[in-house]
Amino acid sequence: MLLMLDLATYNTGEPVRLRDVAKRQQISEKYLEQIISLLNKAGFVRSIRGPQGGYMLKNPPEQYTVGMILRQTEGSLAPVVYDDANSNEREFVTARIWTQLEEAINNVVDHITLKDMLEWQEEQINQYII
Amino acid sequence: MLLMLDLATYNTGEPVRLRDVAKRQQISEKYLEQIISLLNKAGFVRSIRGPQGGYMLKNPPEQYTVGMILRQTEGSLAPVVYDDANSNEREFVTARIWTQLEEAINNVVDHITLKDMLEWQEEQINQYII
DNA sequence: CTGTATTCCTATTTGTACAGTAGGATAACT
DNA sequence: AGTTATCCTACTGTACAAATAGGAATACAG
Repeated sequence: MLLMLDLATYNTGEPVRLRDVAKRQQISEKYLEQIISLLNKAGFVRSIRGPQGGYMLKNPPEQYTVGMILRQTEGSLAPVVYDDANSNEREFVTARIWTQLEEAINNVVDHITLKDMLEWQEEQINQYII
Repeated sequence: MLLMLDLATYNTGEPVRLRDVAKRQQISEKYLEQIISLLNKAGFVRSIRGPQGGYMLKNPPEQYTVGMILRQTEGSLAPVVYDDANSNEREFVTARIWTQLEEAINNVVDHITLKDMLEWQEEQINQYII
């Protein structure tokens, strides 16, 4: 999440190196490699190898929802993965709760875009200027 | 959760033994002991020791929300525990997302009561009669 | 065409929260 | 007194995300 927000923040047309993201977000570069690999395979970013390489968002920030990103990087967003093989009388009632929760969660994350987050970041910075 | 639902289902005025709950819900009795201990300390159930002992709901099922129960048995319901000590510029934006998620989750679980779950259980049983 | 910077790939380790196990102490009913 | 159940606390197992590690592949720059 912080990775994509960082790419959105530095979305100037020039590729962004993971080393720089790692430094800014205080996350290990090696760990970022694994996250971005998922985002790359999902087609969310464009990668450029070699010197002056790095990553860029493929689309403008308003086209990425938090849900899209989290589903790639964290798998399903359900608090409990509902396993149909185990669907029996006993779990029917709890399954209904998990479904409602999943809907509520998706409803939140699918309505927040990277652009929203950029704006929040702006607000926060303005706070300090006062 | 299944434990409280079981107590609600067999809420006849007679105490319910953990051994029976364990058999019905296919959960180890020893594990149930630890869960019910939390619910007991929270004042949700009444315990009766010795032969013919067991547990009973202290209040009628409509007075227990899923949220109340889960908060006792699973701690905070937030997907990420927001640590004020780590609250810095970097995490401000993500914290805002977690807050929205937490609100959405609470809104779901605080509006489902054990009574609702009992009714769902009924519906499910009726399904098979047709 | 060679050196270097960067992404790319895969295997391993670590941390941690939840689930489950274990053994015995305490209380109360018959 | 003996049995049945709760009560208490410590330990073990497990699954998953977070993090680490080492090196292969690619492409730019000189």
